[in-house]
Amino acid sequence: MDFSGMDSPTKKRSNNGAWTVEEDRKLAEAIAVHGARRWKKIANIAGLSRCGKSCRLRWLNYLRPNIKRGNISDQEEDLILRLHKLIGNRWSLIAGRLPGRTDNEIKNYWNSHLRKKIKPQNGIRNRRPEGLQKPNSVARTTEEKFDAEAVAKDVTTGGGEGEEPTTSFNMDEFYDLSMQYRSDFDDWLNVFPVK
DNA sequence: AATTCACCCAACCGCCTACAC
DNA sequence: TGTGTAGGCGGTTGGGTGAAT
Repeated sequence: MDFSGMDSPTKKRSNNGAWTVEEDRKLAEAIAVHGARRWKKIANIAGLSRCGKSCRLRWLNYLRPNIKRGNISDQEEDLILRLHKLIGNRWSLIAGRLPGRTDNEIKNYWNSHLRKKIKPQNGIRNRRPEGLQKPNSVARTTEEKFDAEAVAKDVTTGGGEGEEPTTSFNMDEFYDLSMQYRSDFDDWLNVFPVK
């Protein structure tokens, strides 16, 4: 049975390995034509022996327009620390407040740089605050959104510890990042021109 | 120069939720 | 309403690379 291009329960990590320039180009072309959705279809159209998930990850973490790589500033680091203190390991939410940064990059940065800086308090590490106990991704229910809003306001006002406010906060913006990179799509197409 | 170690980061895994049928 | 599938997320792994010995 051929499990290429789909999620196989027996799939090994080394199935595909690092993406090649050619694979990136095929994926970029397929997304340019069909949009960044229906990833399984994109994988098939592009003729890639990758699963949809893998294509999505590659796009979000590497190929997407306006990706910033490396050189995380002091301000960004401070915001990561502050957000993590309040909402825990919710990398996608944290990434949403850092334009151009991906959840994977922030997660890696945390694990390799910031975790060392944080001393465990009361023997508890990375514990989610009350109201944000759900382990999976963004808050989706009204209640969760309300709690997340309270947390985000806390962050932007310095966490109530006498710190200076950092940024203004807009709840809709916090959740709606869908248009974030749209304006640079044409520039990006020049990197991976459609045939 | 060769080997070992530590770190970084891209990619994969498994779980969960949303959605279509 | 129940079921299957796709998408999204955090956790984890393993290869590459540079520093230390």
